[in-house]
This record gives sequence, C-alpha cells and structure tokens, in this order.
Amino acid sequence: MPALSAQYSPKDHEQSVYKKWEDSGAFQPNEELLKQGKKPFVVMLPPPNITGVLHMGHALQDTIMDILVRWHRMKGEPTLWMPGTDHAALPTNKIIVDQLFAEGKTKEEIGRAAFIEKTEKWYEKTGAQILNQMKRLGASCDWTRNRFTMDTKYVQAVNETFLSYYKKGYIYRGARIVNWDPKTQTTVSDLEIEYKTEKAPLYTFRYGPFEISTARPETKFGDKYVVMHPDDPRYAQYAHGDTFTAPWINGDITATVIKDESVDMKFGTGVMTITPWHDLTDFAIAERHNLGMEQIIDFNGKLLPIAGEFAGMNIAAARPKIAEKLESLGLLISVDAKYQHNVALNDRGKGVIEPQVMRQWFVDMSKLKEEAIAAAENDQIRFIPPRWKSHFIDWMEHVHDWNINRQIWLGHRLPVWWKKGTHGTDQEDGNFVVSSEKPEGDYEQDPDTLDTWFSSSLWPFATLGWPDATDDLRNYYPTSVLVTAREILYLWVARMIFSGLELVHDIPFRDVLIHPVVLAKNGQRMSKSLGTGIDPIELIEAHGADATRFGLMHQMSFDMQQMKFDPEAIRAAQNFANKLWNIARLLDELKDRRQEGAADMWIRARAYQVSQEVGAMLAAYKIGEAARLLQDFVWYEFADWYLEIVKKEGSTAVARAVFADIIKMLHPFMPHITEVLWEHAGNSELLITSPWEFAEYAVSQEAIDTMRVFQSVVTAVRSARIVFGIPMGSVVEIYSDASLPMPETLEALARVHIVAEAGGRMRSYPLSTGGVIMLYAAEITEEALKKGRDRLNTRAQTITAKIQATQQIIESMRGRAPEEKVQEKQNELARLQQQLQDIDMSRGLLK
RNA sequence: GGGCGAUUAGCUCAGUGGUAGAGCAAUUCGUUUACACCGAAAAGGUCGGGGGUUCGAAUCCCUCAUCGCCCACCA
Repeated sequence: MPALSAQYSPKDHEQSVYKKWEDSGAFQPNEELLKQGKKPFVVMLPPPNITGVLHMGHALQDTIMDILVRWHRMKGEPTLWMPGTDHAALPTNKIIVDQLFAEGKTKEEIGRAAFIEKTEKWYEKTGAQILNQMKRLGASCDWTRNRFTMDTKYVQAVNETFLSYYKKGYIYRGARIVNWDPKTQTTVSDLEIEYKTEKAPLYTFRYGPFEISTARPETKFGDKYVVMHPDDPRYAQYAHGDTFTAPWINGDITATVIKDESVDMKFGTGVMTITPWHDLTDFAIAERHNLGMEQIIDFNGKLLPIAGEFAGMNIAAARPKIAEKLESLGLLISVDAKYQHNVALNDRGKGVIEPQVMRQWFVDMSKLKEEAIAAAENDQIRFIPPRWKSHFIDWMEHVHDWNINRQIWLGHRLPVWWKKGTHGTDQEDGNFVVSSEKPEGDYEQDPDTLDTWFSSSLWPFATLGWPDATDDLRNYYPTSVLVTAREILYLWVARMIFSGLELVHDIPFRDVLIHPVVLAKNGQRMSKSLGTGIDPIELIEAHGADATRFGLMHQMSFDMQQMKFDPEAIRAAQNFANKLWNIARLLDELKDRRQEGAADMWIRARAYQVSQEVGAMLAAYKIGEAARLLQDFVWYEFADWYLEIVKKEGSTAVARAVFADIIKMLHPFMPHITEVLWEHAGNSELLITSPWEFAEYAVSQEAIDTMRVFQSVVTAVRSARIVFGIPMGSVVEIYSDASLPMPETLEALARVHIVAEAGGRMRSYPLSTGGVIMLYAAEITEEALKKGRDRLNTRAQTITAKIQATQQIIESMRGRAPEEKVQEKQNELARLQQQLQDIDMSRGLLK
C-alpha cells in the first residue's frame, strides 16, 4: 500500500480513475440484474448542442444526474444514463453562414449539398467536445450508446413521427400568421421570441370619423377595417359592417366598421385599424370576421408596391417619412414621443420579428395536449418542485398549434414531396405526397427543415431505437427521471410528454426534476460579454472535479429558482476533499487497536443514522441537503471528535469501517477521490459498483450520553483557559471525582492533567451538560480572574433573562397548549435553572 | 396585465409554530501522532416594512416595498 501524499491532488487521479470505470463496463446497464427482473433506473441526458461548450448550468445538471445514476447503480439497479447531442440547427446554421460570409460566399452560391457537407465536416471537427468535457466532471454515461439527432436511425424516427401525425390528421398545411425573422430568413416559434421594451413615438391619426393610434404607421397602407368594442358607448351609432370613405396616405380608401370584443375600450380612443398580415391579434380578428388581408412588407423587411412612393424602402427608414406625409395631409393629430412598446426579437441572432402570413406546416395540438395534461393532473408525471405542475398544465391548456417547418437548410428535411413547381404557389392543394421515400414521377422534396424541437421531442424513445420494437425500448422506456432547466419546460419537456404518450403510448419519464438557474454571485446572468461567466473546466482544473461537483451541490437546493453561484463553495469543497484524504492518511498511521469504547459505539450509531438519512434524502431528490449533512457529519463529528479520540483509545477497526461507509456514502457526490481511497483501503472491487449497504447499529443512549459529557468537559476546559488566560499549550490540573469519561483521551484532547485531590487555587467552570468542572492553575492573574467574573456574570444575566421569559411562556401556555408541550418547556426551564446554579457556583469560587 | 420565487450575520445560503444556524471573510489563540486546503475560542442578526391569527411567528394569513424570473401582450 503506497503512502498517500500530504495533499490530495485531483490531477493525479481523476483521468485514470475515469478510465478504470469506463473499462470495467460499469457505465453500461447490468444485463444480469435486468434478467433478474430488477427495475432499471434510466436517465436521458438532455442533449446539449453538439458544437456547444460546457457551462455552469450543464455542470450543475450533469452533477445532479450523475449523483442519481451512481446512487441507483450502487443500489443494485440496472442503470442507464443515455448520452447524446443535438444538431442545433439554428445556431449551427448561423456559424456556417458566417463562415461562408468570411470566405466571401453565400449559401446559395455553393448550393444545398455543399452546404450540408460543410456542416457535417464542422460537426466532425467540433462535435462531441462537450461530451468529453462531461467526462472531466466524472459523468458515468453509457458512451457505447451515444446518440446524435442526425443519426440515420434517428432520422427514421423523425420521418415516422411526421407520417404518423399526418395520417392521424394532426399535421396540416395552412396559411397562418407566423413569426418571420428577416435577418435569418426563417420562421421562429412563439417560444423562441423575446420581447424588448423600446421607446417609439405613438402617432395618432385621423381616419375618417375616427382617431386611431399607432407606433407602426408603415403597416397602415392596406388598413381598410376599423375595429371597436361592440359595447363601447362612444361608437354606438356605428354598426358592424358600416362603410365610409377616408383620406389616407396614398389617397382615399373605403373602410369598414368591425365590432370585436378583443378591443380594449380603455386604450387610446378605443378604436383601431388592423393589419392582419403583419400582426398576430389583427390576424385573429380578421379570421373571426373573415376579412381580407394583404401583405405590406416583404420578407426582407422592405415595403411592397402597395406603399406607392415608399415601395422598396426599409421599414425603419420609411416610418418617419410616412408620418410626415400624413402630417402634410393634415391627418396627424398628435405624437406621444415617450411611448414605450415591446419589440419582438428572435432569441437567436436578435433579428426583429416581422409577422407574416405564410403557408406553413403545423401540428394541431388540440388532441395531443389532452393526454399530456391528464398525465400531469393525475401525477403520472411528477414535477419537482411541485409548483411547476400547475405551470405546465396551464401552458398546455393554452398551447397554440405548432409551426414545425423552418426555412433553413440545416436539419431534418420534411418527408413531403411536391409536384415540381407547385410548392409555394396557389397550386399547392393536392399536389404533394407525404412519404419518407421520393414518390414516382416528377416530385421534389419540400425545401424546408423541421424545427429542432420536433426531433428532440422524440429523444427519450428515438434514442432507444423507436420506431422499431427494440430490446432497449422494451427495457428502458419509460425513463425514470428527467433533469432539466425550467427555460425548456415548454419548449422541450412538454413536447416530449405529448409525443411519448402519442407515439409510444406511455409517459417518457416518471419525474421531472427542475433545477435552479445558475447565476453569477451578484445575481447577473452568467455571460461572457458581461464578464460574469465561469468556465467549469477551469474550476475542475483548479480544484478538481469532485470539489466542483460537491461545491455545486452543497450550495444547491431544488426549492431555489436561481442559484447565485459563489466559487468560494468550490474552494471549500476542495478543502473537504483534502480533509477526506488526510483522514485516510491518519488511519494509515494508526496502530491497530480493537478495544471498543463509548466513542466507537457512538460513531457507529451516528454513521448508520446518517446513511439512512442520506438514502432518504436522495430518494426525495434532496441532494443539496444530503451533501451538507455528509460534510457536517464527516468533519464535525467523525474528524473533529471521533478521530481525535481514536488517536488515544477505542477501536481502529471501527474507525476504518466507519470511514469505509463514509467513502461509500460520498461516492455519488465525489466519485474520484472516494474510488481512490476505496482502492487504497485494500478493496479489490471498484467502489462504483459496490453495494449501497451499511451495517445497522442501534443507538446506545449510554454511549451518546457519555460522549456528550466528554464533549462538554473538553469544551469547558478550552473555554475556561481563554477566560482565565491560561495558555492553550500548557497543561492544567483538573479535579476529578473519578467519574469523568475517557480520562486519557481527555488529558490529550483538552491538555489537562486529572488529579484525584484538589490543591492550590481551585477554579470552576460550568459544563453544558450540567455540573461544573474544577480546575487548578497556579498562575491565574487578577486581571484574568476579573475577566472570568465578567464573563460569568454576563452569562448569568443572559440565563436569568431566559429563565424569566420561559417562566412567562409556561404561565401563558397553561391550559392552552398541549400538555406535552408544556412539559417540554418545563424541562427546558429546569435545564436553564441548573445552568444558572452551575454558573453561580463557579462565580462563588472566583474570589 | 397575470403568475412564480427571493428578501435571515459583511458575502453565499440553511432553517415550514417554541427565545436564530452553517460556510467563507474579519478577531484572538494554538503546531501534542492526518490535514494551515488545520484546530480551538469568542464576536457578529429588532429574520425587508406594516398589520393579523396564536399562549407563542423567521416560520401561517393579509398588505406594501425592493430584486429576479416566467407567461400574456399593449393597437
């Protein structure tokens, strides 16, 4: 057994330990256990973007998953953690387009095939580096099952899904208003839009007999409907369908009055004109009343010929000019320059969204949502923390149909084939075939690709081989728990739930565990541009993977919505790892001793208790609580008290056995160092697959009482030293009536010499367990005595106050509170009175 | 506009009805058989404000304030 170095150096062990695990096959689910009928534990890695870099959010999420996975593996369950990556169409598309731009080319110039080829090369080059970063953290994924959303097999699943939805009538093609991003030239889903508040002048114009307000005059060319609330008394004289002629930007137009309840009577004049082609609510009104609609702005954000003299202008540039023209026509009534409104931006690339009416593919959500809502409502799927359940149900109930095609080249092509030349024309109806194979005849594939979330919604089962009835699918579906951030609760989690229920006829996962968002310590988002980002790999290199994991867990609780990350926690965890290391060193040095004492019984009972608590906490996903409990137990009970005792007396065999249990309990949290120390202790089997079992040990009240007295004596002596000014280094004599527990250890730990008979100047000091300790020290100065008196006087005052308060409480409790509560209080009062007595006695001896 | 969360020691946070806890930082002391990435001791808080329920509130209820997030969306 080679001696351990004085400090734990993670770098020397992490990679080799990881290799041992991987070579052992421990990361793969144990087929034997599966055959025995053991219920498997399965987690799907939320697939990170293949070209992504590990950030603190990943580190937190991956640590949570790894802890659960390692714990269940040790509990003897066949355990599968399925890794993989997502093709991340939009961000990768942008990267490739930017690359081409740098080369002075456009994607149109090189063509679709060359573009895809370039993308594949890019994936190959940068691909999966994020998975290697996960390995640095110690993630025990089954890498033999690694999946990518663009795998041939996965593409089949995507096509199958489209076909299946289409056959059932869930997928339809329709002209609907969608979020168009002129910058990236694609549609964007509602969920991927962010709103930014912006100041923009709000113009009020005369529109026939009405006044209307708008922040976007450039959309108003085609407005020929004026809408008001049917109950608005101001406009009672106008009937739905009335028409009138009004002078407008490019001459007179005929407008029609529409009454619709969606109009807010309190806003402005309570009247508005609508632009259905470029506004979501206007579109809804137009649909309700079957109104005509017209495109004003093209797909590049420029005005169309309907704008007359403004045609071809960029909307931003045209806006003030149009307002000017209306003013010159005498139609401008007022301008509110301080007006604020929300501008819709694409999350990716921040292009300003211009809603457009386009023929698009949609998934009808009305049927799909039903089962998903039911699964949440009857707790087939549980949300942790539970408050997300109602959020999920609420969102699901109000979900809109899902626009699933995107106008980019990168991604899964739609399995849709158009008769040549019909796509995008008014000849579309009846001229397409939905099939994964190209049909006979003159057909060309739909140029669009599917929303990335369409494919990732299949992740829990497509990775297991669906649509084929594979062994993996049979064995590992549904999965056990999904660990995720709340920002993709709707975007991804909700979609996995309804697609799993629809396609595999079962929930995709039992529990949804939603972890907090990791923020910088000052509460800001972690971002490179703000300089608030922290690279987990740097943390691993500086402090070790185990410290990074443990520090994160020590700080985390699932009750939090956000976690202000303090890197100090990682440093503290590194100290803890070093502590473990040095405990092992101490145990190496101790000579064997087998006589068991009170301390041994106490620590064994405590270790068993802790193992039970940790198990219960992990089962309830209270990972942070478990980490904190373990650290406190190891440091403040096992190391600070028990090991100090075992240096002098007690059983080293017990010490080693308890430490082995500690190592085992800590393994899910700090896998590398525990594995190293496990091997160092002479175990031939790997810890990663060792059973999560602990020797049961009954709590002996006698041992616990002995320990409490012992601790109080040690603490009292230490305090008395300070109070009386006796140097820590020196030995003091204390008087014993021979009832002090563990006298030899006491002498060593408290630096005292126990004498049978008192002599010289006696001093006394109260014990927290009741009673006083008598000590003899020749050289106590008058000054120290005064200090001691002051100190005891203060304590006496505090206790007296407490006694009075407690007496009052007992008085007021009488007859109102339950009897046992009163009894509890009275016991407390007795303890306080005893303490006061002890202090008084000590004070009496301080002459 | 609707909702969720947070507000406790200088900082990051535990603490779901019984007189407030930890880590880090700061203070004092200490190197006897692991660890200075250590040990010991002491200090530090009217638990965001106000009101209520209760014998008793950091904890339950109401209200206000501040911060953060989510959803809807303003013509």
